[in-house]
Amino acid sequence: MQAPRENTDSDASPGFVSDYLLYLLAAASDAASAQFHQTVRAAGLRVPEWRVLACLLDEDGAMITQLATVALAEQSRLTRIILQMEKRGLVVRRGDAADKRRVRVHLTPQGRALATDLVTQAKVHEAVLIRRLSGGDGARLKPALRSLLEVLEPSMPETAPREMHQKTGSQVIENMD
Amino acid sequence: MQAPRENTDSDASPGFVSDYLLYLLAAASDAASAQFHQTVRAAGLRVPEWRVLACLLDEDGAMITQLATVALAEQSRLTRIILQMEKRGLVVRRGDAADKRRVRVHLTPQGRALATDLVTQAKVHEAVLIRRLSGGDGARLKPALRSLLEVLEPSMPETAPREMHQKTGSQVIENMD
DNA sequence: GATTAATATATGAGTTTTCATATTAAATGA
DNA sequence: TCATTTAATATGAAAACTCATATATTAATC
Repeated sequence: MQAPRENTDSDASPGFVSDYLLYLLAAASDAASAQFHQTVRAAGLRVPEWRVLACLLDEDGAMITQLATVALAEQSRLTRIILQMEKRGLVVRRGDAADKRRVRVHLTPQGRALATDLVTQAKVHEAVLIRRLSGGDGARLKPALRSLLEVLEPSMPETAPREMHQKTGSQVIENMD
Repeated sequence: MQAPRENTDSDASPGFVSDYLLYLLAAASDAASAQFHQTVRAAGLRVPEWRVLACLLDEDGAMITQLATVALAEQSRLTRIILQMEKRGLVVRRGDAADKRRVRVHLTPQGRALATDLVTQAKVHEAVLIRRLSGGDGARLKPALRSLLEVLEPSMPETAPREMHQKTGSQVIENMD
């Protein structure tokens, strides 16, 4: 509360938000996804449904919980989404013999065809997008994002962190409320 | 349909999704935001409400539509969110004298105090996060994201594209459905 | 091996969010 | 100026989403 600039209109001073990492991430994700998500919608799918299909193409028979993680959706939502997808004939749910709590989700031929088609389109879209980025940014972006995810993720047991007996790992980011 | 690898369990082949730019963006945004958004929740705010406050600190008296854009939320949602925030005493809505369709949103002292506090925390959180990124990734990320946004955004009339009379501008990204 | 804890999925219920459209006001243009 | 189009916000109703918790099953502990 110092300079009472009235800021009547057409100011657009840089400000905090437009340079805030979390905003840049969200805005970039939103804007980039909006493009391809139109294609997804046109195929009659909602975004998490598309993610599920892509996921299952990578790993058929995934469990609901895994799919929820990758599709960035909550478990109860995923449960309902999978039920809907089953009704539409895109996937089938099968109980896991070894662990009867689990539900394994498999692509139907129809689901696989749709998934394959969309993944192909996604790859093209991605290539075009990256090509349009000036200079090295296209090349830099993915590694930087992976680096960020590594720092943030609860470090999946894949490439397991052997020999780490003192509980130093997975310390919570300090400075948070 | 060639190698019928049964992929029974514990495979985790790299796959498409985990290297797909749009997934990396969404996952990184989600993971990074999750951290700070806990603080936001603890302050009794939902995410778009926090964005509105931050926004208004940058530009008090913004219109609903502007806020919707920056808060990455739809207009009708923003309308309702602003109404709720007004009830809570965080903002006030004032009609624009010049254009009576517009609603100008202003911070109350209470809203400003909360916004200021959260922005301070956000800056700290951001700094910590960037510092934790290995090597140059911390420095590379923001420019790369800005570059991406530039490519994607409908190029705001700021730094306006004068002399563009043939309708070549704003061509849609090709290769999309 | 009975008891307790943890995991995986499902579901009821309330809240949010979206979609289409209404409403009001300004801009355009004939 | 009057009609037409565009812009800004609001709103009803349907769909989607979240939260807490139920249920079923496996793992752990004693």
